[in-house]
Amino acid sequence: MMKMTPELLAVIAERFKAFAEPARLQVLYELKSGERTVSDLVTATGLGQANLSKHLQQLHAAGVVARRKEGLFTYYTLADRDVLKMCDLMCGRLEKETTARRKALSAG
Amino acid sequence: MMKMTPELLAVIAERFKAFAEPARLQVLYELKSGERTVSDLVTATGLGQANLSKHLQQLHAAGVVARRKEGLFTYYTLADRDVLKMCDLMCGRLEKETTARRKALSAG
DNA sequence: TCACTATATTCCGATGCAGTAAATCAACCT
DNA sequence: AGGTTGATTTACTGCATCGGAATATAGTGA
Repeated sequence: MMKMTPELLAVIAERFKAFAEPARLQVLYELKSGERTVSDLVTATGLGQANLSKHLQQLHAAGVVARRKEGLFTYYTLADRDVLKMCDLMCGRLEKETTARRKALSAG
Repeated sequence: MMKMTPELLAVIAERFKAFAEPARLQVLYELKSGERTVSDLVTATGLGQANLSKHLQQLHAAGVVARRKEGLFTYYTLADRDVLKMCDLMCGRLEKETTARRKALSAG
Protein backbone atom coordinates (compact mmCIF):
# COMPACT_ATOMS: atom_id res chain seq x y z
CA MET A 1 0.00 0.00 0.00
CA MET A 2 1.35 3.43 -0.92
CA LYS A 3 1.74 6.26 1.54
CA MET A 4 -1.25 8.57 1.66
CA THR A 5 -0.15 12.09 0.87
CA PRO A 6 -2.74 14.84 0.50
CA GLU A 7 -1.90 14.99 -3.21
CA LEU A 8 -2.53 11.28 -3.68
CA LEU A 9 -5.79 11.52 -1.78
CA ALA A 10 -6.84 14.34 -4.08
CA VAL A 11 -6.02 12.31 -7.17
CA ILE A 12 -7.94 9.28 -5.95
CA ALA A 13 -10.91 11.42 -5.01
CA GLU A 14 -10.79 12.95 -8.47
CA ARG A 15 -10.97 9.50 -10.00
CA PHE A 16 -13.95 8.48 -7.91
CA LYS A 17 -15.64 11.73 -8.83
CA ALA A 18 -15.61 10.64 -12.45
CA PHE A 19 -17.91 7.77 -11.49
CA ALA A 20 -20.01 9.85 -9.13
CA GLU A 21 -22.54 11.27 -11.58
CA PRO A 22 -25.62 9.59 -13.06
CA ALA A 23 -24.99 11.01 -16.52
CA ARG A 24 -21.46 9.67 -16.60
CA LEU A 25 -22.51 6.27 -15.28
CA GLN A 26 -25.10 6.15 -18.03
CA VAL A 27 -22.36 6.75 -20.56
CA LEU A 28 -20.22 3.98 -19.08
CA TYR A 29 -23.21 1.66 -19.17
CA GLU A 30 -23.64 2.40 -22.88
CA LEU A 31 -19.97 1.86 -23.59
CA LYS A 32 -20.16 -1.61 -22.07
CA SER A 33 -21.38 -2.91 -25.41
CA GLY A 34 -18.54 -1.29 -27.28
CA GLU A 35 -17.24 1.78 -29.01
CA ARG A 36 -19.65 4.69 -29.56
CA THR A 37 -19.52 8.07 -31.22
CA VAL A 38 -20.68 11.17 -29.39
CA SER A 39 -23.85 11.30 -31.47
CA ASP A 40 -24.54 7.65 -30.65
CA LEU A 41 -24.29 8.53 -27.00
CA VAL A 42 -26.48 11.60 -27.39
CA THR A 43 -29.33 9.52 -28.77
CA ALA A 44 -28.70 6.61 -26.39
CA THR A 45 -28.61 8.70 -23.25
CA GLY A 46 -30.85 11.63 -24.11
CA LEU A 47 -28.25 14.04 -22.78
CA GLY A 48 -27.62 17.36 -24.52
CA GLN A 49 -24.65 17.32 -26.87
CA ALA A 50 -22.66 20.03 -25.12
CA ASN A 51 -23.36 18.51 -21.75
CA LEU A 52 -22.38 15.03 -22.89
CA SER A 53 -19.23 16.32 -24.52
CA LYS A 54 -18.19 17.86 -21.24
CA HIS A 55 -18.85 14.66 -19.35
CA LEU A 56 -16.77 12.77 -21.89
CA GLN A 57 -13.88 15.17 -21.37
CA GLN A 58 -14.05 14.52 -17.65
CA LEU A 59 -14.16 10.77 -18.11
CA HIS A 60 -11.21 10.98 -20.46
CA ALA A 61 -9.23 13.22 -18.14
CA ALA A 62 -9.83 10.69 -15.37
CA GLY A 63 -8.58 7.87 -17.58
CA VAL A 64 -11.94 6.13 -17.54
CA VAL A 65 -12.56 6.22 -21.27
CA ALA A 66 -10.28 6.20 -24.30
CA ARG A 67 -10.96 8.02 -27.53
CA ARG A 68 -10.08 7.74 -31.16
CA LYS A 69 -10.78 10.30 -33.86
CA GLU A 70 -11.82 9.23 -37.29
CA GLY A 71 -12.82 11.95 -39.70
CA LEU A 72 -15.57 13.99 -38.17
CA PHE A 73 -16.33 11.41 -35.54
CA THR A 74 -14.85 10.73 -32.16
CA TYR A 75 -15.19 7.18 -30.92
CA TYR A 76 -15.19 6.55 -27.20
CA THR A 77 -14.58 3.28 -25.39
CA LEU A 78 -14.00 2.14 -21.82
CA ALA A 79 -10.33 2.57 -20.96
CA ASP A 80 -9.89 -0.93 -19.50
CA ARG A 81 -11.48 -3.88 -17.78
CA ASP A 82 -11.14 -2.35 -14.32
CA VAL A 83 -13.72 0.31 -15.13
CA LEU A 84 -16.43 -2.31 -15.26
CA LYS A 85 -14.99 -4.03 -12.22
CA MET A 86 -15.45 -0.81 -10.27
CA CYS A 87 -19.07 -0.57 -11.31
CA ASP A 88 -19.75 -4.24 -10.66
CA LEU A 89 -18.18 -4.04 -7.23
CA MET A 90 -20.34 -1.06 -6.36
CA CYS A 91 -23.48 -2.70 -7.72
CA GLY A 92 -22.62 -5.85 -5.81
CA ARG A 93 -22.50 -3.85 -2.61
CA LEU A 94 -25.92 -2.42 -3.42
CA GLU A 95 -27.43 -5.82 -4.13
CA LYS A 96 -26.09 -7.26 -0.91
CA GLU A 97 -27.72 -4.44 0.99
CA THR A 98 -31.08 -4.67 -0.69
CA THR A 99 -31.31 -8.43 -0.26
CA ALA A 100 -30.20 -8.04 3.35
CA ARG A 101 -32.86 -5.41 3.85
CA ARG A 102 -35.46 -7.65 2.24
CA LYS A 103 -34.48 -10.49 4.53
CA ALA A 104 -34.64 -8.23 7.56
CA LEU A 105 -38.12 -7.11 6.59
CA SER A 106 -39.50 -10.59 6.03
CA ALA A 107 -37.84 -11.81 9.23
CA GLY A 108 -38.89 -8.84 11.35
CA MET B 1 -26.63 -7.21 -14.71
CA MET B 2 -29.64 -5.22 -13.50
CA LYS B 3 -31.62 -2.84 -15.66
CA MET B 4 -30.38 0.73 -15.45
CA THR B 5 -33.21 2.97 -14.35
CA PRO B 6 -32.54 6.65 -13.62
CA GLU B 7 -33.21 5.93 -9.95
CA LEU B 8 -30.64 3.16 -9.83
CA LEU B 9 -28.08 5.34 -11.60
CA ALA B 10 -28.70 8.02 -9.02
CA VAL B 11 -28.17 5.58 -6.16
CA ILE B 12 -24.94 4.24 -7.62
CA ALA B 13 -23.67 7.75 -8.27
CA GLU B 14 -24.50 8.59 -4.68
CA ARG B 15 -22.40 5.68 -3.50
CA PHE B 16 -19.42 6.68 -5.59
CA LYS B 17 -19.79 10.21 -4.30
CA ALA B 18 -19.09 8.93 -0.81
CA PHE B 19 -15.60 7.94 -1.98
CA ALA B 20 -15.09 11.07 -4.04
CA GLU B 21 -13.68 13.41 -1.41
CA PRO B 22 -10.14 13.53 0.02
CA ALA B 23 -11.37 14.03 3.57
CA ARG B 24 -13.56 10.95 3.41
CA LEU B 25 -10.84 8.85 1.81
CA GLN B 26 -8.55 9.91 4.61
CA VAL B 27 -11.10 8.65 7.10
CA LEU B 28 -11.38 5.31 5.30
CA TYR B 29 -7.61 5.06 5.27
CA GLU B 30 -7.56 5.55 9.04
CA LEU B 31 -10.29 3.01 9.59
CA LYS B 32 -8.25 0.38 7.76
CA SER B 33 -6.41 -0.32 11.00
CA GLY B 34 -9.63 -0.73 12.94
CA GLU B 35 -12.37 0.92 14.91
CA ARG B 36 -11.98 4.60 15.78
CA THR B 37 -13.93 7.17 17.75
CA VAL B 38 -14.73 10.55 16.25
CA SER B 39 -12.12 12.21 18.43
CA ASP B 40 -9.54 9.66 17.33
CA LEU B 41 -10.31 10.59 13.76
CA VAL B 42 -10.18 14.31 14.50
CA THR B 43 -6.61 14.03 15.77
CA ALA B 44 -5.60 11.51 13.11
CA THR B 45 -6.92 13.49 10.17
CA GLY B 46 -6.67 17.06 11.38
CA LEU B 47 -10.19 17.75 10.18
CA GLY B 48 -12.52 19.97 12.19
CA GLN B 49 -14.82 18.01 14.44
CA ALA B 50 -18.09 19.26 12.98
CA ASN B 51 -16.80 18.80 9.48
CA LEU B 52 -15.63 15.30 10.20
CA SER B 53 -18.92 14.41 11.81
CA LYS B 54 -20.76 15.41 8.66
CA HIS B 55 -18.44 13.35 6.51
CA LEU B 56 -19.05 10.39 8.80
CA GLN B 57 -22.80 10.81 8.40
CA GLN B 58 -22.39 10.74 4.64
CA LEU B 59 -20.21 7.66 4.76
CA HIS B 60 -22.71 5.97 7.02
CA ALA B 61 -25.68 6.95 4.88
CA ALA B 62 -23.85 5.45 1.90
CA GLY B 63 -23.25 2.23 3.80
CA VAL B 64 -19.50 2.65 3.72
CA VAL B 65 -18.94 2.71 7.47
CA ALA B 66 -20.74 1.16 10.41
CA ARG B 67 -21.11 2.73 13.83
CA ARG B 68 -21.58 1.68 17.40
CA LYS B 69 -22.32 3.91 20.34
CA GLU B 70 -20.78 3.25 23.69
CA GLY B 71 -21.35 5.79 26.39
CA LEU B 72 -20.25 9.16 25.17
CA PHE B 73 -18.27 7.75 22.29
CA THR B 74 -19.23 6.71 18.81
CA TYR B 75 -17.03 4.08 17.24
CA TYR B 76 -16.77 3.91 13.47
CA THR B 77 -15.52 1.02 11.36
CA LEU B 78 -15.46 0.09 7.68
CA ALA B 79 -18.76 -1.52 6.75
CA ASP B 80 -17.23 -4.48 4.94
CA ARG B 81 -14.31 -5.84 2.99
CA ASP B 82 -15.55 -4.44 -0.32
CA VAL B 83 -14.86 -0.90 0.81
CA LEU B 84 -11.16 -1.57 0.77
CA LYS B 85 -11.48 -3.49 -2.48
CA MET B 86 -12.95 -0.39 -4.09
CA CYS B 87 -10.03 1.73 -2.94
CA ASP B 88 -7.47 -0.88 -3.93
CA LEU B 89 -8.99 -1.24 -7.35
CA MET B 90 -8.86 2.50 -7.88
CA CYS B 91 -5.30 2.74 -6.60
CA GLY B 92 -4.34 -0.17 -8.83
CA ARG B 93 -5.63 1.77 -11.81
CA LEU B 94 -3.56 4.74 -10.77
CA GLU B 95 -0.40 2.69 -10.35
CA LYS B 96 -0.81 1.08 -13.74
CA GLU B 97 -1.09 4.50 -15.29
CA THR B 98 1.88 6.01 -13.54
CA THR B 99 4.15 3.06 -14.36
CA ALA B 100 2.90 3.14 -17.94
CA ARG B 101 3.66 6.85 -18.09
CA ARG B 102 7.12 6.27 -16.62
CA LYS B 103 7.79 3.61 -19.22
CA ALA B 104 6.58 5.88 -22.01
CA LEU B 105 8.89 8.63 -20.82
CA SER B 106 12.00 6.46 -20.58
CA ALA B 107 11.19 4.87 -23.93
CA GLY B 108 10.33 8.09 -25.71
C1' DT C 1 -13.92 29.11 -50.93
C1' DC C 2 -18.38 28.08 -48.94
C1' DA C 3 -21.61 25.19 -46.79
C1' DC C 4 -22.47 21.27 -43.76
C1' DT C 5 -21.76 18.07 -40.05
C1' DA C 6 -19.71 16.21 -35.65
C1' DT C 7 -17.44 17.77 -31.47
C1' DA C 8 -15.61 20.83 -28.37
C1' DT C 9 -15.64 25.11 -25.78
C1' DT C 10 -17.36 29.28 -23.54
C1' DC C 11 -20.66 31.81 -20.94
C1' DC C 12 -24.22 31.86 -17.73
C1' DG C 13 -27.81 30.77 -14.14
C1' DA C 14 -29.00 27.50 -10.67
C1' DT C 15 -27.88 24.04 -7.50
C1' DG C 16 -24.85 21.40 -4.40
C1' DC C 17 -21.41 20.72 -1.26
C1' DA C 18 -17.18 21.57 1.85
C1' DG C 19 -15.75 24.09 5.82
C1' DT C 20 -16.43 26.93 10.11
C1' DA C 21 -18.75 28.61 14.19
C1' DA C 22 -22.50 28.36 17.18
C1' DA C 23 -26.22 25.89 19.06
C1' DT C 24 -28.06 21.46 20.44
C1' DC C 25 -28.21 16.77 21.97
C1' DA C 26 -26.93 12.77 24.78
C1' DA C 27 -24.44 10.29 28.26
C1' DC C 28 -21.88 10.50 32.25
C1' DC C 29 -20.57 12.37 36.97
C1' DT C 30 -20.96 14.75 41.45
C1' DA D 1 -30.28 19.47 38.99
C1' DG D 2 -26.04 21.33 37.09
C1' DG D 3 -21.71 20.70 34.72
C1' DT D 4 -18.66 18.38 31.59
C1' DT D 5 -17.47 15.93 27.55
C1' DG D 6 -18.20 13.69 22.89
C1' DA D 7 -20.90 14.07 18.96
C1' DT D 8 -24.50 15.83 15.88
C1' DT D 9 -27.09 19.53 13.76
C1' DT D 10 -27.96 24.15 11.99
C1' DA D 11 -26.90 28.48 9.69
C1' DC D 12 -23.97 30.63 6.74
C1' DT D 13 -20.31 31.53 3.24
C1' DG D 14 -17.58 30.51 -0.68
C1' DC D 15 -16.46 27.54 -4.35
C1' DA D 16 -17.33 23.88 -7.63
C1' DT D 17 -20.23 21.86 -11.04
C1' DC D 18 -24.34 20.57 -13.72
C1' DG D 19 -27.17 21.77 -17.72
C1' DG D 20 -28.46 24.74 -21.65
C1' DA D 21 -27.65 28.20 -25.41
C1' DA D 22 -24.62 30.10 -28.25
C1' DT D 23 -20.20 30.02 -30.33
C1' DA D 24 -15.98 27.99 -32.00
C1' DT D 25 -13.24 24.31 -34.10
C1' DA D 26 -12.22 20.79 -37.37
C1' DG D 27 -13.00 17.63 -41.03
C1' DT D 28 -15.60 16.74 -45.36
C1' DG D 29 -17.33 17.57 -49.84
C1' DA D 30 -19.27 20.53 -53.62
